[in-house]
Amino acid sequence: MPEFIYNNKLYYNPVEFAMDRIGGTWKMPILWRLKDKVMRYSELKKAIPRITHKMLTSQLRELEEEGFITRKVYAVVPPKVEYAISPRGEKAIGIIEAIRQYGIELMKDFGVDSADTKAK
Amino acid sequence: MPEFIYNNKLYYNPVEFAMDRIGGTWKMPILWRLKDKVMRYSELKKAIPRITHKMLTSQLRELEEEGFITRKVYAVVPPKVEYAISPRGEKAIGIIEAIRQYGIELMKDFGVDSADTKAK
DNA sequence: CTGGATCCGATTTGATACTG
DNA sequence: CAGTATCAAATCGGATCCAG
Repeated sequence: MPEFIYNNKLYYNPVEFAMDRIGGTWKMPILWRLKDKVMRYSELKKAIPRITHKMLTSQLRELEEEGFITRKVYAVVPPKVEYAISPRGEKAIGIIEAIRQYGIELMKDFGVDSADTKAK
Repeated sequence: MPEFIYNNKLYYNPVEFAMDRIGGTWKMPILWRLKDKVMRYSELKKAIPRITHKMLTSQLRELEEEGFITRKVYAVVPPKVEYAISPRGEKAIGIIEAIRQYGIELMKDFGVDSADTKAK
């Protein structure tokens, strides 16, 4: 069993390390949306409607600090800030796609249908 | 963007659904250890030393309730309980392996080495 | 040996107000 | 438009005790 320290935190395996970088409720959805286009803060906010302002901001900060996305500020009024995926972020897209496929299979296995909500 | 309800919780995408099933700090490590062998509670506890009693039991319960593992109780004194991976759990092993590989790549990318701890 | 229950502190998240 | 700060609510996790 590997065991290592990163950023003052003790990790026990690579899975835990990876999930700490791109896991959580919002990071993968954010990266996924930046997959093939640059987006402004407000566009991301609209694209992920239920995320709160605080969570979107904090998750973007963390993704930026760890090099998965880049942040470009335009010196205009009102402010314009564009977020784009970085090479490191692009490497994450593959595993996100894999998890996504697994999730779809799992949903079938559980008999969950994405039409359920609309049906309500 | 798909959107559906499972177990009274609203999900926005398959990734979130999958991570709610097998995510968190301990579920993948548990499934991973049951990959190719049946294990007793105490064996799991030893194999994942830093997990607490409370977390191990609660995570085993959830994995069992959602069909990723099976639980077999022997009517003996003292009690003997064996946990084994189920077909649904076996399907999870593939994605865990993929995440593991990604995690290893990510660690290299970050310059993290599993020898760090031992070096200390 | 296995596991449930309780207490409690720590961490996370949401709502809201404020700023250039 | 984008972002920060603050407070409160909710969730999570660890330690501990009891039980068959």
